[in-house]
Amino acid sequence: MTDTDRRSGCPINLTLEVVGDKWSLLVIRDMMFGNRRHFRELLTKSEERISSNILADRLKTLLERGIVTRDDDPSHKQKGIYSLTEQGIELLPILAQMSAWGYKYLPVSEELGIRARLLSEGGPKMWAEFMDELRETHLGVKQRKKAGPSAGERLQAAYEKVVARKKK
Amino acid sequence: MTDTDRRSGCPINLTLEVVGDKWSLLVIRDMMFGNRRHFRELLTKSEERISSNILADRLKTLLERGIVTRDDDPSHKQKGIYSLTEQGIELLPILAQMSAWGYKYLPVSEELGIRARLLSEGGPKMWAEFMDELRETHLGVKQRKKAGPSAGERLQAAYEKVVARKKK
DNA sequence: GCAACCAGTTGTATTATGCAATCGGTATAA
DNA sequence: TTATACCGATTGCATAATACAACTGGTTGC
Repeated sequence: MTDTDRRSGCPINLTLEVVGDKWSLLVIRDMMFGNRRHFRELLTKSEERISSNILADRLKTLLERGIVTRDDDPSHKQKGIYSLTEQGIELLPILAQMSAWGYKYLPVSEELGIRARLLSEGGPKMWAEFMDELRETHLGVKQRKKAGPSAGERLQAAYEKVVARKKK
Repeated sequence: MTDTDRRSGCPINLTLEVVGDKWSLLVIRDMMFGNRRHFRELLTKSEERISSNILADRLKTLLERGIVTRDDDPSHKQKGIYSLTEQGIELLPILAQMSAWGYKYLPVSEELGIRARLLSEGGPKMWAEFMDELRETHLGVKQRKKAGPSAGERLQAAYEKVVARKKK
């Protein structure tokens, strides 16, 4: 984002200029909720079938804007590991609110809706817990271990339960 | 949105397909925080100078998707009054979170940042109060009158105070 | 009657996105 | 060693979204 294409100094507008395109927030969603960290994972394991050129471009832009970082994967010379930055992690409340709104008003599929429901019911407290978990996996910040399954684990377990039930 | 261009049943994706373009949320922002209700107001009184054809298209789309409604203005045969629906009003938490994130991480202008700060500090309680106020102005739902200035009035007063100070 | 205002529309240029094929390089297993 | 699958992209081309300026037909107030 240069000064020339900045439309205004409004915080909502500025946020939209960073993540307001059709794909950025979906890539971030997959990194957060699906723990996709490699190019190939983001490319093939998302519901929406993003094109490789779009994904490459979005990752580059998100890198430039400080939403994600990229490190070499020691296990494979070509692989890179993408991580969310603190700023990227703090996009979670936006995604959570979008998720809640979509769940309430749009034809959400059952298996993808369950996460939206849990996240909405959990509220800001659960979001904070999940963000702490993301700080651990993406930033390497050690957290105090809490009792029971983590927020991410609870979301994942609920999702898998619905998938298993629907399969029958 | 037809079935064919629906990318997935994910609530975040579905929400993005409704308001995930470059302009929709800015139009909704102006209706909420700037009380812009007519085409001409939305066209000329926004910071970002939307084009008239884009605005016309966005309003049409938002109408179709049930985010806004349009009524004739009794004071002028050509004027229409656009109002937010309940679904539109409930986009406020998304805007509030975007506002908070932008305020924290992007070069927000002082006069536009003050609203972001108040909205963020006010939290979900203030958002609920503001949404009630929007229900009154946009849906005609009578609310119990509370003591002191309303949430919208407080935001507006803070904004005007900064503008007045910067003018000197 | 006329200027200012009103909600859009039209035409055209530019930019973003979408899709399929492909690239040079890397790991893996026979 | 060679074949195969995988890896992160890149290229070329088609279509869709956005941007900008000019304009339309109608309304309002003086």
